[in-house]
This record gives sequence, structure tokens and C-alpha cells, in this order.
Amino acid sequence: MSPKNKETQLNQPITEVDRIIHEPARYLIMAYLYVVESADFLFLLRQTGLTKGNLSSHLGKLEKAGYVDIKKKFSGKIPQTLLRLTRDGRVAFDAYRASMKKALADLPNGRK
Amino acid sequence: MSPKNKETQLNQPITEVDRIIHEPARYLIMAYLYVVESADFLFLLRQTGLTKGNLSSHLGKLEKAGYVDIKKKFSGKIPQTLLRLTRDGRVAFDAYRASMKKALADLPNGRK
DNA sequence: GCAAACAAGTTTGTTATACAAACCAGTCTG
DNA sequence: CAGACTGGTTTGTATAACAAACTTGTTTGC
Repeated sequence: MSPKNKETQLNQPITEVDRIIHEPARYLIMAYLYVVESADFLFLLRQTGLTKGNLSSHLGKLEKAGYVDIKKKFSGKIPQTLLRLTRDGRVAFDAYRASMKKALADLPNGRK
Repeated sequence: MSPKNKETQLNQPITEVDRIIHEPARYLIMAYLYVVESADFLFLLRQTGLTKGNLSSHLGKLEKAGYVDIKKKFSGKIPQTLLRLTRDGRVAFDAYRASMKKALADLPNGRK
């Protein structure tokens, strides 16, 4: 009924993973903000390859989660949206990466 | 307009990640099948902590993706559902883990 | 021997999500 | 000054995850 090894019990950090960051598009956005500190909408648009609508809505979610700070300015007469990771965002991103690494590591090998 | 570092260009393996496996519940299911080779529905139910409905539907998706093989038997008079990873499933799982590890590694450090 | 409880799942319904397409306000250009 | 372009936001749709309700059959209590 049960498998041979009744003791099998995996660590399950993956079930508690931060869903906000787990979404690949948002991971990517956060990864960019993580390394560049601050960027504008169009930079992220180009780099991530997302559509504008998508980028906008993911940024909205990240803002709502408190992970990014959105500031709207004018650069001359042109509106410009400036994005940066908040401290919380940086912390959450580090935590996500650590927890995923842990989930991905240490799996017994199983059999072929 | 753009951030200071115009060269910034991350590897973006994360955008091509296998969405079937990326879902934590399914990752967990596959991880169990990966190590135990074969298990029944109730074993997975207990181990994963998913509800029956959820487990059933995730298994359905994994089957449709060709990642798990579902066999229904009777154990005496009691119906029993036997699950195992297919070869494709094992390969995909390995690939997913490799690709996520890569995405999680090598991020420049950014600034505080 | 039949009613109620249980086993092993599946189906259904709700809520949320990702995504692209359409839209919009304002600016620049020929 | 008409049309194209910038820099986005809003809207619509299809999928998804999840829990709750249901189903088919079996076992147990009375």
C-alpha cells in the first residue's frame, strides 16, 4: 500500500514559498531591481520582455506586497515611473532564494 | 532614464521554467515520487497534506503532462490508485531543478 | 439485514491569476 | 494640425488552485 520506505519524509519548504516571488515574471523583475537598485518602467520593459500591461500589473502586485516602491516623476515633460526594491522586498527576495535553494537541494536520489 | 549600469543583463532561465513542476504542490508530489519510486494515493495524501480534491487534480495534470503514470487496482475489495513517475517525468524533474538552481545562483549582489 | 459510517477518489464551484489587447492622456513631428 | 509616438493603465479572457460537495462501493453496529 505504502511505498517500501515508510520513513520517507521530505522537508517541505517549497509549500511555504512566497507566491508573490515564485511567479517567474515577478522573480525576474525583482532580480533586476535587486542588482540595479533603481530602474524605470521602460528599462524593465525591455529587459524582461514582458508586455506593458503585464509589467504594470506585476509591479502593482509587488507594490501592494510592499516589495517595490513606485515613484512617478516627470523627466522634462515626459512621465516616468521609477521603481526600486524596498528593504522588505530585498529581504523577501533573499529569503525566497534561500528557501528555494534548500528545497532544490538534498533530495535522496531515488532509483532509475 | 535607464539605470546606471546599461549593460545589466541577467540570464533569464526562470522565464522558461516548466510551469507544471513550478507549482509547489506538484513539485512536492513529484519529489515524493522521485524518491519512493511508487506510491499510492493515500500515501501522497498524508505526506503532502493536500486535500483529496487537490491531490486528485494535480495528479490529473501530471498525468496529462506525461509525468506520472496512474494505475488503478484493487487491493482486496478496496480500490487503490498507484502512482509513479514516468521516465519523462524524472527527466523533466531533473531539468527543472537544474534550471531553477541556475536561476537562483549567480545574481550580482546589488547594493544595500 | 439494513442503516449509518467509512474509504477512496472525482466533480463542481468559487476565487484569484497571468496574460494580451485595447485604450488613454499627453507630447512630438512633418 | 493631423498623425505617430511615449508611457503607461484598464479591461477581458482563459487557466489555475483550492475546498467543499458528491459518488461509488465496503464495512460495521444494532
